[in-house]
Amino acid sequence: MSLKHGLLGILDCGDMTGYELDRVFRDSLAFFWHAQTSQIYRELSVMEGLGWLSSTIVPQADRPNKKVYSLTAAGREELLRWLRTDQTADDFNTKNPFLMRLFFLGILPPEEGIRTLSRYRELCATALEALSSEDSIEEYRQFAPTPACARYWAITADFGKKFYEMGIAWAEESVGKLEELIK
Amino acid sequence: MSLKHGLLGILDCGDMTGYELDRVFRDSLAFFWHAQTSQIYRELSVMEGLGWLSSTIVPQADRPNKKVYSLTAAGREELLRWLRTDQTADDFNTKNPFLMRLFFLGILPPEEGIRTLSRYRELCATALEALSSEDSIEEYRQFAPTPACARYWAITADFGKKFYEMGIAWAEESVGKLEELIK
DNA sequence: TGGGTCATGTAACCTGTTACATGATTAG
DNA sequence: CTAATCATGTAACAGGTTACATGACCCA
Repeated sequence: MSLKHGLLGILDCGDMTGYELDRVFRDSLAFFWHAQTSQIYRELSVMEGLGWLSSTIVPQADRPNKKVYSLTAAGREELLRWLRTDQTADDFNTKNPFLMRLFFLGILPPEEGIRTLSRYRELCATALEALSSEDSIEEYRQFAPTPACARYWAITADFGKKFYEMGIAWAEESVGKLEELIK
Repeated sequence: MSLKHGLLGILDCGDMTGYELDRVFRDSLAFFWHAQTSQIYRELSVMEGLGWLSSTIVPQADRPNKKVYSLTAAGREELLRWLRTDQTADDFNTKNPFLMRLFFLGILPPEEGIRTLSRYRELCATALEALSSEDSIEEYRQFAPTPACARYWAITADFGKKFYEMGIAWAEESVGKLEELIK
């Protein structure tokens, strides 16, 4: 149920089109939630059917018309209900395809493991740079409906940074271990 | 496609029943992959249909009969194919429901944020202990088909430990930041 | 003239979750 | 006596992915 609630949360910062919501996910939430464009549009129409959102079509010259969504009272209530619900069980419901593959990589020759971990290191480094030099969450501070919201955005981004730093250190250390075995 | 391949990977260590595969997921892979019992049974029969697995029913006195699955040649080929495939895109396809909720928690009073982060800290501490004092991956070393496999298991577990340690440090720091705002 | 951005979607499919059903044995 | 473990599943649903479709405008 998380994408729907993520969309509610963003719409609480102001009315938006599906296209703009998609950009928010790509630009600033991607490090903890990858959403497909098609899914965003689908969820939005489901949510409108549930009465959580209302929409207005805004005609534009030069560009395709926009369908702007707004939170309804029921939508805001649902957002608050979700935020207040204990989600302990869901919070640790992880699925990490990278670790799943790595777990079995001993079946292949050690060079494969070194390659996989080195590439992971690179990906972490790139992601860390993107999160730090941003474009991303810090710049969105201006859109925060309250200063408290911006504070949580920073805490979330901080998790991302620490996560990538940890990933880099772990990958380097692990590559080291595997290289020793080849010698 | 990861659960199917995870099951292939485990079955490469030896024949097993759905029930035993379920226990392996619960006991030692849970920190990177939570699988439902019902899904495991369903995927196993799909995989048998694909020709990746074969099964034998082993009658037991005193206990319900067992259905023991084995990798077929086609199944092992699929496992190798999957391991050799570049999965860069999938590796960073994250979905973190905890961060999704936290991101919007500024809407609620700060006490809620402190409670949420403190509980997260506790969950990390519990998970870290479980991973360290284990029961889990280290003890499974004996089941590794090759020593290389056990090495990757340890590298994966090390990721888990570092992840939880990072989570604890981050949660403590963040609670500190939020507490300052209340005073 | 070719690729990028703006803008919105549908259809089919795959993956994951929840709730339920059954029934024997064993340990506290 | 009651809860846990052993053991296997089905049905319905929710959530996520992939592939495709359309079409105008703008910049190099």
